[in-house]
Amino acid sequence: MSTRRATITDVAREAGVSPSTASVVFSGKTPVSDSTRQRVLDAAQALGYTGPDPRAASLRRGRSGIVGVVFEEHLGRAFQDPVKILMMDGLTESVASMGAGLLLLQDQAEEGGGPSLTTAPVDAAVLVGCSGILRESLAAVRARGIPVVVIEGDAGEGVPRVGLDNREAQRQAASHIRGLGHTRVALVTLPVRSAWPGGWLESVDDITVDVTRDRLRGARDVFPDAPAYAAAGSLIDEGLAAGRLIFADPGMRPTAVIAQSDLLAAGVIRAAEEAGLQVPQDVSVTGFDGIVVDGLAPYELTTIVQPTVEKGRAAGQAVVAMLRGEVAASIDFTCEFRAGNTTAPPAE
Amino acid sequence: MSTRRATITDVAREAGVSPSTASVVFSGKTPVSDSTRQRVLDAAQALGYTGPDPRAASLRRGRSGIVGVVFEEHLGRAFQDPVKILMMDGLTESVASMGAGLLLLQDQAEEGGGPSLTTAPVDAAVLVGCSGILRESLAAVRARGIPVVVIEGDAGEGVPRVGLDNREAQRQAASHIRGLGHTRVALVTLPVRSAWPGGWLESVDDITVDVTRDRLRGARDVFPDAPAYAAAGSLIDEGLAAGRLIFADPGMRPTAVIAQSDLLAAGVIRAAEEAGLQVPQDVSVTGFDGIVVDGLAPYELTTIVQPTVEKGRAAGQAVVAMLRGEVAASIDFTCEFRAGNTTAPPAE
DNA sequence: TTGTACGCGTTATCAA
DNA sequence: TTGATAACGCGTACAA
Repeated sequence: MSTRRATITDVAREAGVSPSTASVVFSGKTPVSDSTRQRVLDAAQALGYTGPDPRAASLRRGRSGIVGVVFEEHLGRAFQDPVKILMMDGLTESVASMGAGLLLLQDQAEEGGGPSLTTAPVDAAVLVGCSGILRESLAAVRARGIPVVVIEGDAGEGVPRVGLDNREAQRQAASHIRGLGHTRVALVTLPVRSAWPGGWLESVDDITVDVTRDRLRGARDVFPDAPAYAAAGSLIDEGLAAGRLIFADPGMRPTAVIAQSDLLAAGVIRAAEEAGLQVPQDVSVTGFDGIVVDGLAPYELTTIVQPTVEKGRAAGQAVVAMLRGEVAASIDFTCEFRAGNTTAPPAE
Repeated sequence: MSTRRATITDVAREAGVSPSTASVVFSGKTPVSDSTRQRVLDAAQALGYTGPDPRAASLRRGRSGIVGVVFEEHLGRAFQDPVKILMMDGLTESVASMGAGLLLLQDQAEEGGGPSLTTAPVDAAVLVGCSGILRESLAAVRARGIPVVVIEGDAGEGVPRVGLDNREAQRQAASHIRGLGHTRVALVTLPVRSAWPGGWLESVDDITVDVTRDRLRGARDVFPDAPAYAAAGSLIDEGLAAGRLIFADPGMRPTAVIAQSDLLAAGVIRAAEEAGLQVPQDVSVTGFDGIVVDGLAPYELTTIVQPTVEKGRAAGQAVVAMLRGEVAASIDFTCEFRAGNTTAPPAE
């Protein structure tokens, strides 16, 4: 028994053909006579050869069929966010059409951790958000000519972005609230930076997360003085915690709460129920995302519907285009306001 | 301007050293004098060389630093399951310690889709469940000497498994229910096969999903005649739907419901509330998994706590061991019963 | 339809 | 501390 793995050369020799012929049998790029094919296949079988080595093939082709997806946060956290999941869904789909798969990467200091953008054999990369640390590796990757696309973030010059009209959309929801007659409004925002513990927001300048800042601005365009509680994450329980604080003082109660995500809104609704408030009679609540919140029935959130899946799909298509050598432009998606049964005029 | 990308050979020539020396500067495997290192680095800078090509490196090293994770279901579905997410968490962690990352793969027919186990440059593979289609590619991969581990499934001879004592654990929960005095019990199970639309379960023989079958058997060990509704997925809304059916006929109402997942249990609780039933006074509910169900407060589910993260971690460690050439044994984890406030003796 | 020849970019080994 | 050499395993012009 040889200790070495059989290669296509071995198979070719065994079958009595040239390596290139054997190669073609497996790739199917060129017609091969049935008899030759069979000989090659038999030889492969005999030698226990199970097809070309993907590593060698990818070196030769210059393509690995792998697209890296870089998250700023711990992967476990990222996957708790339905919006990111849906986005991944669209991304998976459009990237699969190219025959590629997704490699999970985390934007992190090395610390002996997993593969980085620079060491992984990726054909392209999709950044989900784009905070500080990444910048260096980003330069290296781009220098290598690897296409990069950013979703909801800014990676600087020449990196196509897939974005959202967060500010306008949130302004629209706020206008809806004002149109109903509300004046005492509280805001519940997404985290202002990674590892944010949650708390009342003092200054907009503290915010390093684009999405949070943009949506906050949209709300403040309409309600400049509305107090804002920044949650530690987009979770129902975080919204619940925020809601408890907001509804704690009966004298100060707002008549409407604008949340930056549907999950936060769901938590706020639950807090309102806890406090003996009826939604929407006593307090109106709006969300953001337009996802299906498992278990929220019978409420139908008044919210902003964003095209989550499409965002991922667009990023994938941009990547595919760039791999073809085309130039991909940034693309901005538009949200759509959807009235549900969680908003109403304030009680007199 | 040359249209070609600079290689390490170019850098070496520019720096006046041999390619191997230049290589060592980047890999750090061998000490290099400071002056030489600097010359190489300068040359790299001048040529716009940003480090070794991962594809070539992986061919040479025989390692890509990529571990494939294969799901039986659509990836979007898999990511909706908190148990899988947590498992991925543990897997990511242990695999990162080796400097590897995860490539998302789907157990599917080719259909021009993403990369398969056979075409992706993976060093190892982790199967999450193991149904039919995979088998063929599995053989090819194993023939190539790539380590494979299965979580909650059976991939046949010689493939180490990471499992759970599903049947015993579920039996324990059922015994708890019986110990409280319940006799009219309904079961809500996980899907019995992929693309299962949900419905009452006729025969245990219909079940192709190991987890579902094992847990069902555990419950039936105690309540042999309990009717079982098999949900379409592990979702709160699915539990809600099941609960509505179960509580529909006031005359037939069970006093306890044993659900195969916490999410299903959460839905059942909501259905009970809808039907005007108090939990646990009017109906007891048990779950399975021991995850934190976002928004379920103030309930604390009586449930079976399974070591989700550890399962993933163990799979990763098995993979790491196998890559070192060691033999990894199957490992079975044990669940732990946890009493919450959703079970109580039946009302008289 | 098949074979020849070569390069993809790196790194391990060993000798200097 | 540095350099020469030889793979790693494959795909693809191009010629036959």
